[in-house]
Amino acid sequence: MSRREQILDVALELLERDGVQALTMRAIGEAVGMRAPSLYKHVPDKQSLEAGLIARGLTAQAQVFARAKTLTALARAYRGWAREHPHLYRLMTDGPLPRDLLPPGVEDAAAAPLLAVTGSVAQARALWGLAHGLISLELAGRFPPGADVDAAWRVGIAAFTATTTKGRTP
Amino acid sequence: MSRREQILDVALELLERDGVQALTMRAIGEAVGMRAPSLYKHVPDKQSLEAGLIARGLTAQAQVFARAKTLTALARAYRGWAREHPHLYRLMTDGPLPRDLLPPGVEDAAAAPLLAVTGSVAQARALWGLAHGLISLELAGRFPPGADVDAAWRVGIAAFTATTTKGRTP
DNA sequence: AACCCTAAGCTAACACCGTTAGCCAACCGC
DNA sequence: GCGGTTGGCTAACGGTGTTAGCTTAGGGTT
Repeated sequence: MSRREQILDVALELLERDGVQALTMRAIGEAVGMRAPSLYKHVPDKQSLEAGLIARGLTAQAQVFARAKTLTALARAYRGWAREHPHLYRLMTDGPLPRDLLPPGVEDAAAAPLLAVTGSVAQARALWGLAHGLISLELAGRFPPGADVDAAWRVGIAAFTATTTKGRTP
Repeated sequence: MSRREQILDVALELLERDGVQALTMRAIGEAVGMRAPSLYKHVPDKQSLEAGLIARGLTAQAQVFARAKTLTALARAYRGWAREHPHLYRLMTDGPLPRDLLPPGVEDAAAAPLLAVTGSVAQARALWGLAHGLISLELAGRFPPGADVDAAWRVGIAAFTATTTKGRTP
């Protein structure tokens, strides 16, 4: 295992455990057993390190989402993944995608299941917007305490299933 | 005009013009004509200053959204406001709402039009999720360049109008 | 075997961030 | 006139990402 991958490993662990504000070059260095400046012998800068984490998240998503064959199952999988990896999910979705730092195809791989489960690109994007919006508001603590988030998901998914499967049911 | 409001004024201008990474205590101080530490004579800390900006954003949203009488008009207004104030919108939606630092009622005021235009709280939250998700992905540059974001909005809104206005049309 | 070059660690330091401590001048009420 | 509050200042602290420059170990070539 290359040193870079080892650094990404401990950075991911650090991020998932303690959140994005704990993802510090010095903290990563300590966890990997070196001083912060030495990290720069293996990683050009922090942005590229974060891009590596984002790439891992996208491929992990692609694997999980591919198992969901229906719109409802995919929505459940999407929410579930985000709740299992809240800090990574936020790192992945806050800020623009560093596409030039990502291995090619990884973005499409994560998006493919959405396309498979809806009828068109526009429908896939709208569903993505719904799912991302709901989970993003949930993770950011924007809903009032005690809000019935499940009900919002049910309503949203119902609206989409009514539309996207119309006339396509076998 | 109190000094605090003046500080909020220039902070808001700074944020909307140069983005959140330019919203620095030193930069605010310079723009308002004093050194950064002197700001603390008028504002307890940066978090409260940001809460002031968020409160302004919420009341501005409440005023604009209240004019939208249909679901479609509200969605258009929501997207339009966010695109006119992208940095403020992101400041308002990234991170949890500092409810204890906000004037009471301002959160509800901004949310009320969503409730008025849908049938239930769950529908309002689902629609909010859709709108927030789409604009958030758009502002973060997550859609591929050249993506037809308008089409995604049309599809999403269509899904919701089909559901929420069912049986309620006059 | 002697040499050199590269890889990979280190410390010191820089510029910037939010924030605190402590000082000082101006102004206001008595 | 005088004391206290208000509102500015500088200096500084601990934190961030990052760079410069040094050192040491290891491997390859002659």
